[in-house]
Amino acid sequence: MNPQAIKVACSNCNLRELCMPMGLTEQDLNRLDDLVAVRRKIKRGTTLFTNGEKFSSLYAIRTGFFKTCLATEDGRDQVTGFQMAGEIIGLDGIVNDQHSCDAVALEDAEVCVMPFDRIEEISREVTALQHHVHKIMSREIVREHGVMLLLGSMRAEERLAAFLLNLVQRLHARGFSQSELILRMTREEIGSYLGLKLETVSRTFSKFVEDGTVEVKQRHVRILDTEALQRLVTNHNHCH
Amino acid sequence: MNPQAIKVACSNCNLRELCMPMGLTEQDLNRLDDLVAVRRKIKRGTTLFTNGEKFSSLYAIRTGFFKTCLATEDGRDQVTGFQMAGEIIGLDGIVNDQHSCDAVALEDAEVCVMPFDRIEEISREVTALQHHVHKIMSREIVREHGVMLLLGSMRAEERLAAFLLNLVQRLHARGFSQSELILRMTREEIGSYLGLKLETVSRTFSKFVEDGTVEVKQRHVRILDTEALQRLVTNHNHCH
DNA sequence: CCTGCGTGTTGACCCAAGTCAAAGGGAATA
DNA sequence: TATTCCCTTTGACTTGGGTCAACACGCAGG
Repeated sequence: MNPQAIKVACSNCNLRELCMPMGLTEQDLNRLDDLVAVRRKIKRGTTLFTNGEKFSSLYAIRTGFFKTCLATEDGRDQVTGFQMAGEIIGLDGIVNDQHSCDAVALEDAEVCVMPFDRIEEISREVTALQHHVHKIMSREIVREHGVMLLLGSMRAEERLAAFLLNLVQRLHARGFSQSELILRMTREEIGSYLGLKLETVSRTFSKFVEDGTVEVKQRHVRILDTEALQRLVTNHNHCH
Repeated sequence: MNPQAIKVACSNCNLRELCMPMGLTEQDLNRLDDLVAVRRKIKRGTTLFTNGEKFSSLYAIRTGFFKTCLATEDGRDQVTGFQMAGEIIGLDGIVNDQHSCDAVALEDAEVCVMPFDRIEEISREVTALQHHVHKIMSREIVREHGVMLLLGSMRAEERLAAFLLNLVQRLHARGFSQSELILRMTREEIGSYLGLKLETVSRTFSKFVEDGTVEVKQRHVRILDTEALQRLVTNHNHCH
């Protein structure tokens, strides 16, 4: 397959506003088109990169859905995040020049491969890109702070509520419904991300259904009462 | 107070190898001396920056010890990290141009103030600095992955063991003992970081003492059996 | 010196979530 | 259409850590 054949300019990508800096000159935009070396398709269930693999590029997700996870020596793994179109993946690899987690496609996906040395090169010239890269990394740090708060201080219901709200919010920003979503991951993967066992995730879903907060049919979820979920997340002073 | 009076060159700072890139030319080193605008002293118990405050600089810790924490609306807070000399603090502020957590000095401290626009400016010229900044941010992301693993899948003993090992390892890299350390934080702050209540932290310390793994006298801790702690952390397949 | 307060320890009890086990449901393949 | 495999749900029981409460320690201030 000829890489050029599937190479498409960032400057007219419909995800531009999600993964590129805003307000660029024509000239800078052209410069940025050199960022993406090539696109790559990832089949569901396969990895984009794995722990220990040499780091060379960041990836912008064009379509599809990923999880990143840390495999522990005893076989289990911790899901560290779920990523969707427009998000950047691979930042963990920069420190040690090798990836420190696995990125697994949860559905067939396509990513834009952005060689990191090229990112560094261009961002020396295009200030907006430089700043954008810094923001993306900082955003990831802040996101993880939020996950730490969730894992460190929330109860099961609060965690699942926060998880669902976060997912719909991100999907909504991509033009999808504010209240309906299809989970691309299993209960076990949700549990791993939230620090819960899959049975607890399942039970908590059932509780939400009982309460009339959500409708669940397998992986299809419809949120009936967003405020109820928000109340769970914010009022984690659960009585006293 | 005249800022110049306390301004000292990075190029002959004894923490250089901790917070600066390595292998620079004489010329680049001079350039880097412009990074630090000024130093700032922080009294124990006061904040370097707080949630919501305008972001303008990163801080390199020269002396002292900090915690960063996320305050929740209901009064409690999640400690997201403990930072010591040579570490960089404030990365959370880049995304939204305002800090998203509090940085509190746990003992009298001094930091080098590095205006972020100046960092960006210089790193456009000095490639080594550019790369260094990226590595620092990536390192923070990877560190947080580790915390997520800890919070998501470890039991109390495993968490405390991992915490102690991480602390001595960092202290050792700074020339302190591999086996002795003084905790700068309360049991409650440790608990907040590890997702445990202070009573559980205290009990777990007591258990380690019973087992002969550590000696604890208030905040002074001596590790007697490093391997035992390591076994706890790695073998979290605790029997089956 | 005593007093008070922040910090730390310990005990008794309880509950949210984990564990183990069984069974149901969908979707893909033969 | 039947078979299989995975995912999911639900029930019964257990347990690690949370909660509440009492008390001990050490330091700072009067």
